[in-house]
Amino acid sequence: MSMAKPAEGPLDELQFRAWRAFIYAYTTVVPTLDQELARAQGVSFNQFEILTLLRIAGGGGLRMSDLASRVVLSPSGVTRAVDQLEGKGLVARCVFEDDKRGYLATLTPEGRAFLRKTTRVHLKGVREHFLSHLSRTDLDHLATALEAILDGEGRVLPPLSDS
Amino acid sequence: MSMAKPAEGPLDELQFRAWRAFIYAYTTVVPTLDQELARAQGVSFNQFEILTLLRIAGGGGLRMSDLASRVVLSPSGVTRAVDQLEGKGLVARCVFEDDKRGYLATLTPEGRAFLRKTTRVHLKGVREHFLSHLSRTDLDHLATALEAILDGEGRVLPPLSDS
DNA sequence: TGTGGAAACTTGCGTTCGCAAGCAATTATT
DNA sequence: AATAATTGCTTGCGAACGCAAGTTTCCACA
Repeated sequence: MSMAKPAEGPLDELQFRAWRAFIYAYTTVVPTLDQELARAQGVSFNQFEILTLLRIAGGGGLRMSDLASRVVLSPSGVTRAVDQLEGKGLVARCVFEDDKRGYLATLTPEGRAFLRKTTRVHLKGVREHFLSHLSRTDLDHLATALEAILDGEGRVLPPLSDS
Repeated sequence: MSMAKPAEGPLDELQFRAWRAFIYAYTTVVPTLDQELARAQGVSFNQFEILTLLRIAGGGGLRMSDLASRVVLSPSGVTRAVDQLEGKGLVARCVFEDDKRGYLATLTPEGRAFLRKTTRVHLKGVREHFLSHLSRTDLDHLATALEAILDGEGRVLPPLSDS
């Protein structure tokens, strides 16, 4: 019986193109959107993501640990981000009565209004810097391939919704 | 005559899937590789990228500004990264005689040896966390779509070579 | 019921990075 | 040729983040 060979040498051209495009596409697009968001609205990409997750979650809000598992951020990162959002009055943090170790973050009415306004400029950025370059077929291919990676790495994604 | 509509509302499901998978795939895969590299070899992803670019450039080395345009790093980021690599003895920095404002970074023999060794573990990581989840078709689709983004955003990439 | 261990979150610390300002060398202008 | 504007790089500063340690609360088990 023959073992599957571990593949030792350098990448072939197709592998290299895909890998490199993956790195460069992200680092080209995302920092741009991050800056747009920061300059125009005063929140970071991650803070915006947190607000969005809280809106999706509805009135009940979300625990810090839930946020940490959904956003790409360590627990301490979530703490700081929520601190700031709380400071801006966009989020409220209250003890989770069912487990007093935990905190429940919820959107304030101001946060809800802010998110409504900010989502418009963010989506504009996503369309301009990402979607506009891709055909429907590209989108389908992209989603398929990238989801295969996420699947393979065991990453669980938050439930579907508009971002 | 009708204008192309600017697309105002939320993303449709396909757009959302592709966008979200794009964000999460990167933030799942790349920090993992970065840590592997840092823990096992004591260099960051960006530092490794710089070493690789210098190897490709050959004996002549590369100017700081060339590095900055090829790596995803600000000029000051390049300065710090090269400082560290110089401190480890992997890179040498000398004034660029044709324009004494500039500096030329070159791989030292130690850097070349280090890179040879480190590339092996890095490629192993790329295969394990990225390539192994993708078929040849996926790779092709991925490269096509992501390169369309880079193209659309006007990003110029360094010449092709193995990672 | 009491105690050891785990979990949720926060805080201290070190690292990385970008922006803005500064310095030195080059190029343009007159 | 002298000076202004620009370019290449570095440094100061502040923001963001992860890890490890600490605190509070919960839970399993005796």
